[in-house]
Amino acid sequence: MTIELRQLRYFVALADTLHFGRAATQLHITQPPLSRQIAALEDTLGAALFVRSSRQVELTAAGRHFHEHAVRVLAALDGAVRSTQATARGERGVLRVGFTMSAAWNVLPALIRRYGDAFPAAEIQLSEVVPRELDEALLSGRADVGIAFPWQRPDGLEYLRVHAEPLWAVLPAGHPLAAAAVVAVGELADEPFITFPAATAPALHALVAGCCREHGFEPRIRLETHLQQTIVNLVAEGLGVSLVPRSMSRMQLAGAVFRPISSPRVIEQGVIWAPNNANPCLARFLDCARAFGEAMAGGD
Amino acid sequence: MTIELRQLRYFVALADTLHFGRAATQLHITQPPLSRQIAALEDTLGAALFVRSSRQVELTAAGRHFHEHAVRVLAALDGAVRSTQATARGERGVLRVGFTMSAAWNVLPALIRRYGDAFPAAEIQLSEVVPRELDEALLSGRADVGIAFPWQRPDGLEYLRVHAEPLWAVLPAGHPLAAAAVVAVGELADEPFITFPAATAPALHALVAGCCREHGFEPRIRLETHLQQTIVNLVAEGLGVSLVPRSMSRMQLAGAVFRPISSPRVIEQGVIWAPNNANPCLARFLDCARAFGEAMAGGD
DNA sequence: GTCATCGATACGCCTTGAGTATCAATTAAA
DNA sequence: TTTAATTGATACTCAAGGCGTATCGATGAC
Repeated sequence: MTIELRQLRYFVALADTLHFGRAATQLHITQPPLSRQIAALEDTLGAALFVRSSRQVELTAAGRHFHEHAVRVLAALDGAVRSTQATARGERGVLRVGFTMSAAWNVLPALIRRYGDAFPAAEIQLSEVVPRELDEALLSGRADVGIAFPWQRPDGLEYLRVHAEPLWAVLPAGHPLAAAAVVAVGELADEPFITFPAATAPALHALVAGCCREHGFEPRIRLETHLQQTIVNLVAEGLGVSLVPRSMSRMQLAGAVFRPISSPRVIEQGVIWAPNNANPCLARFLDCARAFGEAMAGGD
Repeated sequence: MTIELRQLRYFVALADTLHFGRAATQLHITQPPLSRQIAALEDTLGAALFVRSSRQVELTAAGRHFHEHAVRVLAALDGAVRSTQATARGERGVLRVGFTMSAAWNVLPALIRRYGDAFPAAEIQLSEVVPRELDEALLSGRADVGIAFPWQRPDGLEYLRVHAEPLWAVLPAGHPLAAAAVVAVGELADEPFITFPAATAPALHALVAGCCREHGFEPRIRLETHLQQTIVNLVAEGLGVSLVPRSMSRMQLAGAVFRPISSPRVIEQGVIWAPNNANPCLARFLDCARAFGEAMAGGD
């Protein structure tokens, strides 16, 4: 004979009420099956749990001891069921986020905060990767979702735009072109450029380079860094000019001036994932990403 | 639908093997009922626990999570069963021992040590009581067993002799009677006595007084103390004489001399308990007490 | 002494779990 | 490409076991 949960539930009800009739009512059964299950439990344990007289029921020492543990076992199982359901819904678990520093600087903190607030029981594992590694990490399952620019992405990966904004020119404050309301890209042909490295930010690098080529020149690159804040700092020091996402103008750095450009270019950031990834947390994160994207689009 | 332990056991077996056929064999059932029970479990949880293809079975995130907890729940229940059985056998639990200091000085430490060694999982609660309170404590269930002299005990209490030894006289080393191999009790008539208080050691007090009266005198009591070691100390200081259990002679106190007496009196100590006490630890303690009593009788 | 309460027992019904046979899907081998 | 083997799911049947009704026996209360 083996113990069943029914017997534990019946036992706990009886131990709580110490009355077969009332315990049975509480369990939505009649008294005889309760008597039988308790007897079967005692038989399985090989120990008396109750002392019954036809006038009162009380626990034995073994019964008191078993009661403590039975309550804990039932509570543990209940907790396991709840947390498993939460895991299945993606409300808890582990989400591995891969990001490229150049792409994630703007979106990552806000999106992670939103997700973390919505699902505090989910564990987020962030890891910085270079763009070409991101695809492989997502396809192999080493990462669940990436935050990146929409670079040439291989089959088997989905992309969702979360944020988009125009490129603006950033110039030293004393620069002649800073006087104009709009910067004509062609006039930057002779300026030294401070850009993103092609290796770690191919999309942004290609966008800037493409914009220049369209105006008939190849940008003369003096410095490269994948930290956008550093680019602005270097421009403010008078070391060159650059094209950066407009939102960088929030930096309000003395010595750097932001201006829209004559031929608008939009740079976007989004999330990338493998649709066959079964991690339930991914679905919840994508919900957040969609809502975040809509909020950004609406608020822009 | 409610979860049953059968489903947990089946689930753990399947999660361990990741193969319906082998898990079923291991569970001593066939494969179809295993499939059905797992499906029922998933249905109850409202979450998929396995991803099945006809070629391989693997756990989902929720399945891995549930597996951890299911293993713990089953282990907890197993532990609860074992410890409950141990409790029923009296191998663990709480045993409340009441003792009178005058009676327990000799038997208590050895008996408690023997019991504690035999049942290390049992908790022993010692409390000193005066003799008249011991009976009441045992009858009311406030104590499980007492260690005492066999005083007039009320109905409803059982007594088992554990130790018995003769009373010997203890005299100051320079006392004239100390020269004799055996002390005639009648010659102590004029000596000041150091005795046990009648209130806290009625049996011992009555035994000494009765012995004196049989020899035609009432002992002249100079000092009373219920600590037998103190009695010997006071005798060694020359403050009087006393009749004490022979084993006190082990004290080897300079200035005190022990001698057998002309009319031997036996003082015994034993354990007292209420036979309707259902504490399983009591039965094990009484086993120890019996064995201890036989060992003492045999070694004496 | 009678009646009420309460847990145990007897008996019948029916739910449900297990076994057999088989299907459907996938993969390996010919 | 076809065939065979493996594996989990499903259909059907049987039987064990859980539950409900009726009743018993013991214990207290009035």
